[in-house]
Amino acid sequence: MKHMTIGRLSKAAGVKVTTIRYYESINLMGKPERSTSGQRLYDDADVQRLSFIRHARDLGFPIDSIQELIDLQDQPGEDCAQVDLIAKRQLGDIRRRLGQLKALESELQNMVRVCKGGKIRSCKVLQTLGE
Amino acid sequence: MKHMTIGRLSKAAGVKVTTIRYYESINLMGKPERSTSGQRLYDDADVQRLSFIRHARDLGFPIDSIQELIDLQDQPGEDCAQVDLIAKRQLGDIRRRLGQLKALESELQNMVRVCKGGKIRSCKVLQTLGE
DNA sequence: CCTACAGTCTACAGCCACTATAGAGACAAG
DNA sequence: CTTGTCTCTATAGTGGCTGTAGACTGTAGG
Repeated sequence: MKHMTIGRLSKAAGVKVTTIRYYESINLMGKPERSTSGQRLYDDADVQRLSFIRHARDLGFPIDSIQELIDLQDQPGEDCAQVDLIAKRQLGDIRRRLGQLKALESELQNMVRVCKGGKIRSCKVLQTLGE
Repeated sequence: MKHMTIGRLSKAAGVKVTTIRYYESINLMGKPERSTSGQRLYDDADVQRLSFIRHARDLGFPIDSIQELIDLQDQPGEDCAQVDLIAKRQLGDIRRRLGQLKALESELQNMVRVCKGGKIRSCKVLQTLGE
């Protein structure tokens, strides 16, 4: 039943071919079956799994966390507290980065706003950076 | 007059010793004088330059842009439009990342909020990621 | 059947901005 | 003189891919 080449999987899940092979090399995706000529063959379950990975990556989850989530998925009877923890950790991480970026934005905005043109000698942007 | 060891420069500018050597290796910092025993020697101008770099890095400027800014600094008679452009490019970059992060934050927040505990089988977080 | 051309294969180097490690030599304080 | 901290070079590793080279495979059109 495995009929999908890596290129089709790539399109189905929205992940580049090279990235899929990379995921295989770090054991995030399992080793697929091969055709007689050695080409990788996938099925719909692989599309599912890869889409899961892509969505998590889009949300900024590091590969390690995604691996944890996948491992947890294989134990459907366990409590989901661990999943919750990983997601909250990620949310905290994103909020920390948001805070940093906002601070950067306002400082940069100030710098740029003060600039009224002129010569580099009297450039406010460069002066601010040099402080 | 050059008397400062790399460790002192490091403290003065708030940049790690190894990072200073890295900056030298990519020509962001020039090659310093050396003592007879081969230790690097710096002066106050180096503290200035390194502080400039650090501040720009803290604001997220990539090394390439910092190099451009430093090159521009050495032409005090030129117009500062180019400086302005680099800063605005950086501001645009930060705003783009801010937008992305905000979107991630709200999606993650939704995911986490929906989770009411329970078993992994029915975990909303994992279900959302799998979509 | 032949030819193009797109897709796939492996293996390895490169990206950014550092960080870590190893092993050796230098210098200041007690 | 010893101890401990600094400094030196060179190299490899980090995360998450991306790019390259060179060879093979599969498919569509003529």
